[in-house]
Amino acid sequence: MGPSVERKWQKKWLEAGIFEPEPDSGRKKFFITVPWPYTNSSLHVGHGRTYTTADIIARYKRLSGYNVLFPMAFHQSGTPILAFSERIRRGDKQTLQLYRDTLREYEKEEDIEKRIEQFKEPQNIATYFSERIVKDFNNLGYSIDWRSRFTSGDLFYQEFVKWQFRKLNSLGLIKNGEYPVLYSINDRNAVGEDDISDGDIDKVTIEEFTGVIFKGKDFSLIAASLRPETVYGITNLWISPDCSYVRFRMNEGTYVVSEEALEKFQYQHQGIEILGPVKESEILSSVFETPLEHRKIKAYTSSFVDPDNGTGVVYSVPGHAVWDYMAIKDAGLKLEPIKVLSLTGTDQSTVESLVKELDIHSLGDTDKIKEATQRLYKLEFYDGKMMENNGKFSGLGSEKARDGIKNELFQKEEGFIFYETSRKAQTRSGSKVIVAVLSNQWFIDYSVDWWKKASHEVVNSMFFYPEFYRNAMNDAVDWLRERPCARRRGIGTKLPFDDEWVIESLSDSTLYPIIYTNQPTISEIFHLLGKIPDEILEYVYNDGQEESIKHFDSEVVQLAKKARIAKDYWYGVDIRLTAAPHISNHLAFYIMNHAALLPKRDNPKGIIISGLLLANGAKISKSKGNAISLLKISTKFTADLYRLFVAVSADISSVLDWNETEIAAVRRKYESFVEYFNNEEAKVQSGNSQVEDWFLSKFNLHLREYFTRMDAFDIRGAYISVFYEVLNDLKYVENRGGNVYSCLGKIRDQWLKVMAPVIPHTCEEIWSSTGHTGFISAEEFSIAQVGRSEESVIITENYLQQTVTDLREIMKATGISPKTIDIEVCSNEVREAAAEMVENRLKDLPNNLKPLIPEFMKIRKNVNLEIADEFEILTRNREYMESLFGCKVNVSRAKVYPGKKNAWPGRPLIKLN
RNA sequence: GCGGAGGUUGCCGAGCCAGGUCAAAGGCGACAGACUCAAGAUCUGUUUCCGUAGGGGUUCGCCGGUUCGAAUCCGGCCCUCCGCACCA
Repeated sequence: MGPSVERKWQKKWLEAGIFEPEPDSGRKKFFITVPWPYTNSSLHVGHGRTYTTADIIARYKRLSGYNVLFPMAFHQSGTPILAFSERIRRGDKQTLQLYRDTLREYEKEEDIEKRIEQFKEPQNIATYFSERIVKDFNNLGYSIDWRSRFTSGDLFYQEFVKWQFRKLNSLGLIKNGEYPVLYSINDRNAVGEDDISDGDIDKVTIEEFTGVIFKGKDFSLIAASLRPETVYGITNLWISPDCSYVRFRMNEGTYVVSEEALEKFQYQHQGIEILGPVKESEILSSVFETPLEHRKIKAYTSSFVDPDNGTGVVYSVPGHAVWDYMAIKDAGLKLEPIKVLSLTGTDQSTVESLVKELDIHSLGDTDKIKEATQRLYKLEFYDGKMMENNGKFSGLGSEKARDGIKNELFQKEEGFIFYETSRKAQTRSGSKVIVAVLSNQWFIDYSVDWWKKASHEVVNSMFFYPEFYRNAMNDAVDWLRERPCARRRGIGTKLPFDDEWVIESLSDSTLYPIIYTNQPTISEIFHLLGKIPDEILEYVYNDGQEESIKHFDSEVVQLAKKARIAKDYWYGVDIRLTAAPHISNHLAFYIMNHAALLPKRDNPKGIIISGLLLANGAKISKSKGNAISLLKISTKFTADLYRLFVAVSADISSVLDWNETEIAAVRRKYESFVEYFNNEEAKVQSGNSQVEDWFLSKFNLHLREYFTRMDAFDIRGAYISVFYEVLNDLKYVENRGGNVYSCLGKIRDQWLKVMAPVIPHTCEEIWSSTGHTGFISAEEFSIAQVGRSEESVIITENYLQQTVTDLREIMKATGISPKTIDIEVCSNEVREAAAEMVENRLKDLPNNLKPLIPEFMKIRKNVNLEIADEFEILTRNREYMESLFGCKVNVSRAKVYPGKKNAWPGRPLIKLN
């Protein structure tokens, strides 16, 4: 069935409002959410998987009799939309191209430039794409209640977020302090991944170096190191031969670093006074003291020193650093390496052994030296132990020693933190990116003990699918530390206690599902009052006392009561469904904010983590051009086919590959399903009541399996049972000469009902064309209503099939094409004897039947005493077998006395002639 | 390195938690047959090896162990993927 049929039903659903539930204390509720999409663009097949899965669950729960709330809203907080808009204003070619391509799907060619023009205003991007997403979602048949739709930028919502932050603050969970960020010098602004050239492909992170001070007579040198635990092994210093070094004052001291480093220093430290250039010879002729030990060392030049990395000064530990070791060799210096770390593991690699192993000859072998450095760094960090020459740090593991030495250096003012980017980076507009330390940064302090404890309790009380994510969730809660929660720019809510700051986009999106329960009412209050006072928010969302809102207008009080009732009925969220990358951020914040701020009863109840969706085996990304939009999905493939594919092709938890062959296979099955109903009126002359009974019994088994699996969120398993297996059974009925349409007639309504959560449009169409008036999407059906399965009927049919399989196997093994087949079913005597032997009463057997024992031992696993009348079954199906093998089949009862080879219960004796 | 997931028969992918009924579901692909002028679709069968009688051998990353019995439980090893963050 095509898109036009789907549109028809979507329209009818919307008009009838069947997905717009009201609180009803007489009915059990089910509340499912998926994180709101970010509205900088349209969504693609990959995004669709989670929303589709959620919709299937929502529809299933409705079928099972729940009052289901499945809402949706839109996210627009943060910087990306601003950044895109800004790039459009600037005429950035790549961005324009991206948006033109996206718009081409939705707009007429002549309207595209008009739209792009509007996108210079960020809000227009958000509004435009939320509209598209609503349409795309409707086109996929999602049973979303749109009445509670809102965005993270809405003013009424900002009132809620401010309330949330005031509460966090009053609990002492908001902190203020310094924080390093990636920063563009030219733009004088913090930069995000989107702003950095290739930032999405090659991530730039902030690395924390330890700046180590080497005191000299006229000035001190500062070297930056990632491995301060090696200071006891320092033999000398390195500077770059072609670099300008600069002298400056900071905190009473006089220091020298490279010109580039000084620029970075100025963004990380206050009160720097530049004194002027220093000659290389001045540095080389000076003597410096190592920190802690105060040994005298000298500085030398070496080509490997990069003025723009760290401070442009490197301290040299040839005993543990390959660069230093090679540099000393290259320079022909007579400096003996000092070993300060030994290894505890089996791998006993050293600088020397690695140089040999990787065949490193000079400083020119950069790649090899990098590899060796990498290996040694990891090895010594995790396996290293400080040797006896490390003062009070002797004997410590290197991780502990690093922290200890770092602190010691800081205390003695021989060191400080110096931030550096993990790689050299520039913004898309080409200006240099460095690390700057911002003061007055706001944090949410997720490290507080009571908070972590409360959060673990929530996690452990929740439902997880797959279950192993519970651990990941607990880990994520443990990992969380202080998180910057506000930025200088971006769309969103201003911090209530410091309006210079905008609440960052993940931090403003933790409690919002609660808004879904009563959005229209709460925003009405906002419109009446122009704000939402805390008393009302407390009353509605946090079990506040009615007393505290009595002073408001009765209209407001009535609304607040209504909002409260809705929230009490619907909240907490029964299932939140999303992809794995959300665990360590959004989901953790979501759980923790609930744990801290809302009553226990309203805590999240369950999380389902959906796997990735690939397109033809590859990760989907817009830049790769393999992102198929949801619009295209609904027009080119149809919603039902996509939904069926999502349901049936992979378990929720595993990777799903959207590829042509698989789609074609699912499509064929889907078409044969529809085909059956199209031909329902067709007549088949002969009926075969045995297969039909069998079919009905099997169908009921499939239904039971369906409900059991769906209740456990095994959507795939459930639909394999009720879709693939029922289709196969129908085919089987056909081959066995049964009347498919009589079978179909008996199961039709039930079959459609269980299929409707996945292919709702198709089912509605068939449902209405077969004389039903209401919507199938509003029908209920449960396991209690499933009919009986006659076990004996199924056993009979299995017996027949086993006999056929045996016949085939014999033919295959012997290569005989028989003219006639004789089948002998077992005699009553043998049957009784077999029953004895199955019970292990061999001795009680009459003597004349004892010769059966050896044969029984051999074939006992094939003996089946459950089959009623084998002779009757085989006789009844003689024609079937004859048509199957194209020869005459004789069925007879075996003689009384055992022969050389005997017929057994469930295993007739077969002879090919 | 730490944490998590996993390695199943040509491919994808169930089974493993609750050991036997597992040569191991389902799909894809391949092969053969039916239908067809033909192709496609559809249907039937085969798809680890051996086998002139429904049987047997060898398989579920590798090596051991527990058990009457292990794809399933335990220990060790090898390998792959994901996360290790402040980014939506």
